[in-house]
Amino acid sequence: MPASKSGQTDAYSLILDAIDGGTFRPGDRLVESELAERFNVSRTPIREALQRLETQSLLAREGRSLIVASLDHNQTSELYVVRSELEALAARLAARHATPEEVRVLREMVLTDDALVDDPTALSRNNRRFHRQIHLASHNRYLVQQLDLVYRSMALMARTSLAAEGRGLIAQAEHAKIVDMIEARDEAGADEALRSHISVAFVTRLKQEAAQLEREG
Amino acid sequence: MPASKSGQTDAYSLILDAIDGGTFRPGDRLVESELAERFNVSRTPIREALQRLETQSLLAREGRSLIVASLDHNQTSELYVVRSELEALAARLAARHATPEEVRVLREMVLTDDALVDDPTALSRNNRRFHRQIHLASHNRYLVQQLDLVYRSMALMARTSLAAEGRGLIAQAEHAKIVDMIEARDEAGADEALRSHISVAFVTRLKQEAAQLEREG
DNA sequence: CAGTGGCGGTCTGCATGCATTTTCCGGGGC
DNA sequence: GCCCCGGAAAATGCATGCAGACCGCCACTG
Repeated sequence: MPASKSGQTDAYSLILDAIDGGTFRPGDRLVESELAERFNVSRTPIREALQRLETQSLLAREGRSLIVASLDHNQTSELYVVRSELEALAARLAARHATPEEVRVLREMVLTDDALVDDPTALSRNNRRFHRQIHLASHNRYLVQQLDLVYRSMALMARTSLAAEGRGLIAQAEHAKIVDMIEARDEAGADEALRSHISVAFVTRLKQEAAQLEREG
Repeated sequence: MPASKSGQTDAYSLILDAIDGGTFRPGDRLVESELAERFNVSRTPIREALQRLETQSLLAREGRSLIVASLDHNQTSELYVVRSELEALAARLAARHATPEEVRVLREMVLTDDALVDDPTALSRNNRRFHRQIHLASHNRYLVQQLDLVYRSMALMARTSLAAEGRGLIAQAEHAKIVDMIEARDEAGADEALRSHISVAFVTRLKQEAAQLEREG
């Protein structure tokens, strides 16, 4: 029987979401026939999806089969270096090119988040939206594309509880500062504000990793 | 009959090379059955290859079928902005992390090219190798991957005779300067040298585009 | 004469069968 | 007790059949 219902998204998105949502964890082996059964399609679309994900380095080959890629500590650092640079560029370009309407949307996102400091899940989702809005405000399609890739790879990093205590409030202040700089058309300031924001996020992640290692042994 | 001989590379590389080599030009429509026949495989591997290329934005959808993506002037500019930033980052990291052996390889590449100033094709090939060597010397796998993507997209830019007259010699000097900076561990200097190198290359391309537009009417 | 409806061809997308290869497991030998 | 080898099961990779959608063309009608 064909794929059945209507709201059916394609296999690619399904697998991507499963990785993103933690259903498939780094190191897991993905077997075509299993996925085909799970998502109720034939192996063909699954194969295509897997190859696309492999192209983006979200999956890696181990022997002949595919596993969810994982990032060791070094790769995580490398990823943050690149992310930092690209996000800073996006901020700089946003300060130069954002329309007043885009700035206003950013501003409102920050205000909305003020009401959510106690809801880590919602904050995390909004955080991603906030950053994406900055990317778009750069008006550089290539940059947006590259940053998409970065964010996807970030899903592979060792999973950490997404909001360390207190991070919410601090991040809020950082976000507000970023919007200020963009609104003021201060390119260097926006660049710096974003770099420092990412840096704090990286430090937070490292601390969480360290704590996790301790728990595990 | 199966794919026949031995030296057979996969469909993905075949199509990629064809785009890179100009056999398929931006705007060309790629029909699965045609490609299957041309490369003497079935439609399945072709389909997979096409989807992978689409994921990298080397192909775009037009209605239901796939065409080779093309970059308008704006996109070209956007691409150069990102490229500039990433290459500069690579140079900075190379200045920090390159091993003496890697520096030596870079140095030798520049010297070798001195003998080739009259062979644009060879120069162009070596140019790409030179830059890739810098990327690798950054010792940042993510950066290497992102830059790979950038270089692939560059194949989509309006085709220009790859070496404008005189560009060979100038580029040689620029390359030498870059290596100097990396060898001296001067991160800011390497960053700046690479930015300026890319900038000159971009200017050259713009001039060629302008000349071409004039020729065409 | 113009507009519309139907019809054929073509291409994409998915399913499935088949061959090849790898991997895993067990038994036997050293 | 450990290692090596052989066979079976499973998983990948490719080919091909089939259904559905879209495009263009032509005829038919108002």
